[in-house]
Amino acid sequence: MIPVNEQMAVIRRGAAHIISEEALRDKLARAMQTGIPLRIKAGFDPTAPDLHLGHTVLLQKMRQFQELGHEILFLIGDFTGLIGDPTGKNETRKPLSPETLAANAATYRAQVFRILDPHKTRVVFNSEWMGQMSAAELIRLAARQTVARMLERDDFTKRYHAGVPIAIHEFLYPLVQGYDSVVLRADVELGGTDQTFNLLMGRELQKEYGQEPQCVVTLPILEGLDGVRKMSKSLNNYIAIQDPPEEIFGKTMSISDALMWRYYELLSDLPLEEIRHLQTETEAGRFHPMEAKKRLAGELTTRFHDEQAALRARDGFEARFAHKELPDDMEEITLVTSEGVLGLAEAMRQAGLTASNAEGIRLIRQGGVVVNGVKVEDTRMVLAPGEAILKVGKRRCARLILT
RNA sequence: GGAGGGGUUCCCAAGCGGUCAAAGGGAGCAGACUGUAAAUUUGCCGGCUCAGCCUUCGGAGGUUCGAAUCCUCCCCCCUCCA
Repeated sequence: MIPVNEQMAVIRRGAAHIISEEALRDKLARAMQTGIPLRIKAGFDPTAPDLHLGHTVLLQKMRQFQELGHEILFLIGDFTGLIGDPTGKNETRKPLSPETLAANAATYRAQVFRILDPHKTRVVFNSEWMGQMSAAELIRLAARQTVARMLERDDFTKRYHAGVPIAIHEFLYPLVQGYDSVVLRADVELGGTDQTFNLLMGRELQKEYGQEPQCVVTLPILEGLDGVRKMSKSLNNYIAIQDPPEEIFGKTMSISDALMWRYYELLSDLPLEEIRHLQTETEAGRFHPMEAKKRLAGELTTRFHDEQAALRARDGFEARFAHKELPDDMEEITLVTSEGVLGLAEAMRQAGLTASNAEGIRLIRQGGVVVNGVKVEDTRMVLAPGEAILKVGKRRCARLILT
């Protein structure tokens, strides 16, 4: 293990808050003396097995703890997931079946180990202990906190004042999550800043159960591609770690220049000073922002694929968007004409390039459809049997075979 | 149990008998421009056999020539009182 100060420096990078630094330092020092690694806990929702960059902010931090020699407890909240979580904005989630949960958990593992070291990670499910808990025990647990205290949680406060419903069992969430820390005897719990309340609850419950409270390390919430809302699958503003190289590269290129620095800060492995330098140079006009963004896109693509793939993605991106070339591996779709013709709008819809004929017509009207290199002017254009290269907007295209 | 306020197109949010497929904002998409799927700007943004027609405004009925707008019942949410 490296010295406490150096460990602290690693932990501090990118962290939003550490509660508290002194306590963490003490724990680290003790771990060094005794040779017993700290138990680092982080919980994950079992409903979204599609991990994206937002998750990786946390996962990278877990990885760092692993590299510092500590033990990672990767908790899958399958018990809480089983109840179903009606969070604020989203409508009530359907409770997941045990089969679905098991499948999700398997997917999780597969994805998570692209970042974490499987040999240094213990995957645990809170159903292991929560499933055994009796109603009486749950009531005793619930008796340890007050409603007023619960309403202090930012999310609850806002919803309460906005008149948005809060279901009673939502109060159980922080309690169960905190209790998990008790069961796991966690030394540190990691989570997004939106989890602060729940993480602190773990401390309180541990004290109640006569344990030394865990330290809390929160990490910033990553904004999605729109730069406004948090990255999430349901908002469709995410880059999944399983996205193909071109997608990771392209989606990264689509973020705004301003957001790029935020991504650098939270996602890049570059030393902070270098990022600062890159930013200063860019803002001074000595370094091209597009180059800076391509660098970031390349780094992220490399992380989840490899350097070759990243280079290919970059070349493809440049060919396609800078030189406006058509990709060479277009999807080939066979459609059937009726009486020797097929309406263009209809063909686009059938090929899955548009959602409806109306959308197709709209796109033609806006000049966004190109057939065999010629911009289409006529909304009622028809295609004859044969081959047609279709370009719809900047990104959608296909090779149609009409029979 | 009582009183009051709400449920509108992906999200937020106007509308309160015809001029409403429904203001505005966000998200999304397209064109121009460009440094890219940046920024900016213009336009689009329910569906269809598209100068017309059809289906939407929590649900089911009803009044009316005509309803998102009025009435009845039902479902759901919020606040206050008990």
